[in-house]
Amino acid sequence: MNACTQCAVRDKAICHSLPEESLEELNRLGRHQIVKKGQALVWQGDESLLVGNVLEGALKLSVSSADGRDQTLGIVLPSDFIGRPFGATSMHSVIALTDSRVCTFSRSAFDTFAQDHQPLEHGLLERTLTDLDRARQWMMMLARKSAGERVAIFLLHIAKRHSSDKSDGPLRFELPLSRQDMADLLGLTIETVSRQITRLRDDGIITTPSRRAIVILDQDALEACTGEC
Amino acid sequence: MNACTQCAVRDKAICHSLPEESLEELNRLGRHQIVKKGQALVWQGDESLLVGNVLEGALKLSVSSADGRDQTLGIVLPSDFIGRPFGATSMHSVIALTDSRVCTFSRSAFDTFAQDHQPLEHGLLERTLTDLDRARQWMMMLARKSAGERVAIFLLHIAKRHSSDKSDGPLRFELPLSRQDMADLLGLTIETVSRQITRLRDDGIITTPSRRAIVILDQDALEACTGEC
DNA sequence: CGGTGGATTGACGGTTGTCAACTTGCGTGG
DNA sequence: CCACGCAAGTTGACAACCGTCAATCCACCG
Repeated sequence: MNACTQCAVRDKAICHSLPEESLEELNRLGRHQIVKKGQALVWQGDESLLVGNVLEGALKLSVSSADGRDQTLGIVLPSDFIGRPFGATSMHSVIALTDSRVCTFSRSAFDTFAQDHQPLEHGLLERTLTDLDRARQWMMMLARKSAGERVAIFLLHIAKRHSSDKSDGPLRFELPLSRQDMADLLGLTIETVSRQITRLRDDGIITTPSRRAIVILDQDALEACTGEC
Repeated sequence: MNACTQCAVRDKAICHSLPEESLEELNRLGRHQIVKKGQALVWQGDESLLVGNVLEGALKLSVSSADGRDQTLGIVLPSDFIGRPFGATSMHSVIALTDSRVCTFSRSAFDTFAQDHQPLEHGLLERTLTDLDRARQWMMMLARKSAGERVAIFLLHIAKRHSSDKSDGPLRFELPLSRQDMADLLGLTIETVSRQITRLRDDGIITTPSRRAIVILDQDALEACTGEC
């Protein structure tokens, strides 16, 4: 197994604060795992059996309600933590948006280890606090933003992370999500998402060279579409 | 100052896991504080300066956006924890819905104390994890539920906590929130909230003996209005 | 008894969801 | 290499829901 010291997310995952010898111990508990696009790692409603770190790829936290509609509660990316420690059931599924690699632990083994290693627990606490802040910011968006604002916010959000950040040229990037994924995330329908993208294209704010690609021609105009958020 | 051993939320706040002698030490750091209805304890955007526990009353976490609309992100009640430890800025204000009593600590003193007392940090972690689950559940509601469903869910939610829980008789309780507060919480307008309550009354599912009072006549029917959630 | 603020009701319009048709892109197999 | 088929995305028509604005009602208080 790969040593934690070689880990792709060595400096950013919650393990980063552990001293070398504890890291080796944790390493023996972990297991690297591939999750193919569309596969679920955790199921909504199941007892929480595993936790872990994302090494590569992107996954969504999602719930599906009785009426058949899905809602994505958040997206997790490399160095993010997955799962619900300390013996609760998982309120949501974790599903791969793209082929992903994760480093997983059995929940019970992780719980025990965390209790014995305060730096890890502290790292998890800080991360959970920022996750909570982020979730609440997202709530604000779902509650109060129009469809146009949501799409603009989302595009800028992705642009910040995925663009090949050259100095000024127009930002270009590939969406890691399908229209359906975007709709589930933004609390809209695919038709509404599609219409908003068309509108941005017609207004000359973006272009869409291919299905999944976006070019931002006028970032200021796009930011104006977010409704000062 | 009141000793923590006499505290109203002794068994439920995050301090409950501390041994007696640590509790005394924490006690010396804390300060009991009254917050009048409408007063803010923490301001959105400010550096996080204080944290604490709710002893009595009800407060809301709220953000106001540039366009002047407020959104309530959650409600905190006795034994809940308030504030953002570990040196971040507060993303939201904390405002009293009713006259409240809180037990506050300076954030920096609390941070230091928590680092030295693992049981407290662990309690805070568990609470933050459940807060995160709750926030995500609320997101689902804001994203996908209709106005009627939101009001029904809210009423049942409050009923569970505030009713004088006699065996079967119709549930009766006082709302701790104004219509505006409810609208801010549910991501609606006061008019829409009002109309939904009128509809429930016309359908014989509830009665409203006074402005703030609600009687649930037909709990099954009300649950049917939530859209299986 | 009037005033004030919260709550209700009504009329109306805009935004978004729904349903359906259509187009586009892409991979597969002949 | 082309043709086909399928899934993803786009577009249009329409309706429902909810927000907006305005008028009114009601409880509470001086």
